[in-house]
Amino acid sequence: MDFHKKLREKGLKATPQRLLILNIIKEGGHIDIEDIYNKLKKIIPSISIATIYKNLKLLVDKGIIKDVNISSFKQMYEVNTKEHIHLICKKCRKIYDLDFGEIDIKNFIEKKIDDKIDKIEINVFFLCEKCK
Amino acid sequence: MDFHKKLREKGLKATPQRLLILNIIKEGGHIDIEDIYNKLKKIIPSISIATIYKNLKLLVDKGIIKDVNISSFKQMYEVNTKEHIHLICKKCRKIYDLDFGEIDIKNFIEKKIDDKIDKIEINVFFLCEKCK
DNA sequence: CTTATTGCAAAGGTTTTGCATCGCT
DNA sequence: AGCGATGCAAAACCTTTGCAATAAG
Repeated sequence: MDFHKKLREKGLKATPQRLLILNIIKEGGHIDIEDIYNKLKKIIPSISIATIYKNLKLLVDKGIIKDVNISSFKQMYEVNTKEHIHLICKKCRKIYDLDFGEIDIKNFIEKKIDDKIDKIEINVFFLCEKCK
Repeated sequence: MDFHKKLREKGLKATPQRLLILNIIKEGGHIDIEDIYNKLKKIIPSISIATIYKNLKLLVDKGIIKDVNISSFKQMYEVNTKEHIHLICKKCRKIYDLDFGEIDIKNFIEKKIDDKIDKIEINVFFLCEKCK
């Protein structure tokens, strides 16, 4: 995952702030603005929250990251990889990713609605093994 | 859909404000706070936005309404009926509901993850007939 | 060197809170 | 009559904006 290259391909400058934001999101898996800001402040204490807001919006627009919307959670971000399902434990609130490849759900729904799907968001709430 | 009864069953008072909020959400299908406020102001000009915030939170807690989270949309609300899929036209942004009954998707995913699902949110982005 | 990006501070918007009053049951 | 709900105004919180200074390419 060469973020520097990815940014340049989209015509964006690869600033330290941007690269750090991307790495923090990647490490966090699913992370919200506040957590990104707190982690970044430890590395660049002068970082401005405005820089983070601006970058998150820009990175979503350029398709480098995705925003994650799950009811009862704050807005979160994830690095844009393959489409996947979010499995959310209703008890510990940990979020697990499950690849679409493993389950051909997009295809399944396309057949059902007899139309082409552009994008699909699936959030499944369950009780994870640890919490059982 | 007797909202008065539903509220009393949950131990809530059936105030005019509350009943109107519920009816506005029902009519709107999927509606955000701002739109609820504007519609309500025409009926009760003295309505306070705080009342709406308090009620929406309460009604979600009590399971009378559901919050709808779709990326790039504002937080919206809908009356809690059956579980369903949201089909969202990427062009006109109209939201269509599709019953789970019609497509046995919950079952499909439960089999795939070999576990029981509590709740599932599915948002599908497509191009509706009118926009084609 | 040029132009995008950053950090700051202020503005703008949204949501919550506390409290006195009101009204459903 | 009692207690929950409302409306108000202030506070708290969150996000955006404009701009001068900075740094990436």
